[in-house]
Amino acid sequence: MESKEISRAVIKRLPRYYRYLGELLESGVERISSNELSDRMQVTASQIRQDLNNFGGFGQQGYGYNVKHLHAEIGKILGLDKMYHMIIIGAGNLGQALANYAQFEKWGFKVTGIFDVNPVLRGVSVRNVPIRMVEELPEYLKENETHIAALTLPKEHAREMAELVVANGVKAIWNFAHTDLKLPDDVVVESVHLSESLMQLSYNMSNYKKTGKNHSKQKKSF
Amino acid sequence: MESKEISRAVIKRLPRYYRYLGELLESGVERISSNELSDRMQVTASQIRQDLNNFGGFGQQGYGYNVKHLHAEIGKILGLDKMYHMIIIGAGNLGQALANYAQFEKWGFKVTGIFDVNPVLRGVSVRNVPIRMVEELPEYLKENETHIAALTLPKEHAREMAELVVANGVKAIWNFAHTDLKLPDDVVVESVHLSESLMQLSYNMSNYKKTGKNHSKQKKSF
DNA sequence: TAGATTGTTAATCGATTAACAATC
DNA sequence: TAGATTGTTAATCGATTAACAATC
Repeated sequence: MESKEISRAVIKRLPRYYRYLGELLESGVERISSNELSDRMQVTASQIRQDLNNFGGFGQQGYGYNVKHLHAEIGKILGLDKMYHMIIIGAGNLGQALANYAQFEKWGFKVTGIFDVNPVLRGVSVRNVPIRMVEELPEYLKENETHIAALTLPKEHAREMAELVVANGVKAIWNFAHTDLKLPDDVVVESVHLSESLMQLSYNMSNYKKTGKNHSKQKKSF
Repeated sequence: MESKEISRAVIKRLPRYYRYLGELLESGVERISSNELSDRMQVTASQIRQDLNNFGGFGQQGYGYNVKHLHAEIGKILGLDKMYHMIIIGAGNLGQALANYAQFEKWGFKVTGIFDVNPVLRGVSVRNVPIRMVEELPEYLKENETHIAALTLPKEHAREMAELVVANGVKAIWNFAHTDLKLPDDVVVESVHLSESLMQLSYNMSNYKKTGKNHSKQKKSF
């Protein structure tokens, strides 16, 4: 079961498959071929089949893929069939944006705590989760099983907070601070660097002007 | 000048180089070799040299790279030497988080307008930029040069708003909505899909448990 | 059965790493 | 000059695409 290494490139595409399949499911489509999906998603049919086969034969010759089944299977691969408890450290706009994003819970990520250093925020609630002070964090973590910590705070404090939650048993960090974290090998880290995304956009703007080639795009536009 | 195609993989790494060089600059380091940088960034020295050489010889044999010069050059490549006007459509927590992020201006991205549909927000200001109603958007765009539109609104309205701003001359979209946009070829699009990032994290959590291999990481931890 | 479409192997393409001559 | 380190070519590795036999 756990033999062949799955490449990171494949994993990066799974959430997008999941999203498209979810939409197909909602619009009542029952089955889809790699070719049809290829058209919609602007990736090759070959890649779709290759990607999916990393995890086993989800399709059926002559028929295609059952949308509902495939959607569920990809969900499982991504771990969306589990429920994770997530705390948010930094209750600024970004932290509150995450706390307010109801969809996360649908995918199995429940915001169970929000922390900040600003005493003005003490007791304020976001979607029924009260904002607590970071001093309470170690104790909180001892009493409440916590799987993920989202760091939505200035980069100056990111490292320290990461180390604190890791010292208290958290094994996954969703990092929004503008810095790279070095953490023990049993801690998984996923970073969202907004500034890097914006710089990418900026590069593509200049580059399109210079070359007339738009590298920000999937194959065709409309 | 515009001969050789630069691969997307290279471009994706540039903002990270830029960040590290900025930090070195701040801490007063004058020169750095690809080997030293390799150690800090956990990428191979070979890749660093290969990447930089796509844009011309920034280094000097026997010396290495001048930090200040290299930082400035990468900045230019990324278009950070220009000033762009950015509007934000959707003044929820995420939109306000972007509007409040002062650093963007340092890199040449100035928030010049914020728009929402909620009349309660009319006239509220974020960092001295008043929130306007989306009805005013077409007129606003006619009068105010706007380079980038950030879409921080529910996916149901993303497409419509994207088309509206594009119809009014905007050539770059920073998309935070949970959907793919299909726009004309002269419009560059950069998307930030937070849910996909979270699913990646989730995958890596399950995967580490199963295999003991942490694919979320650069080479070594600490 | 015949037609459709997958699963999978082989071919191609692209990106990374290694190695070393050029040169400061 | 000798030592260091780049720029660049060649080798390796990995990911994508093409092709087609297997099979529903």
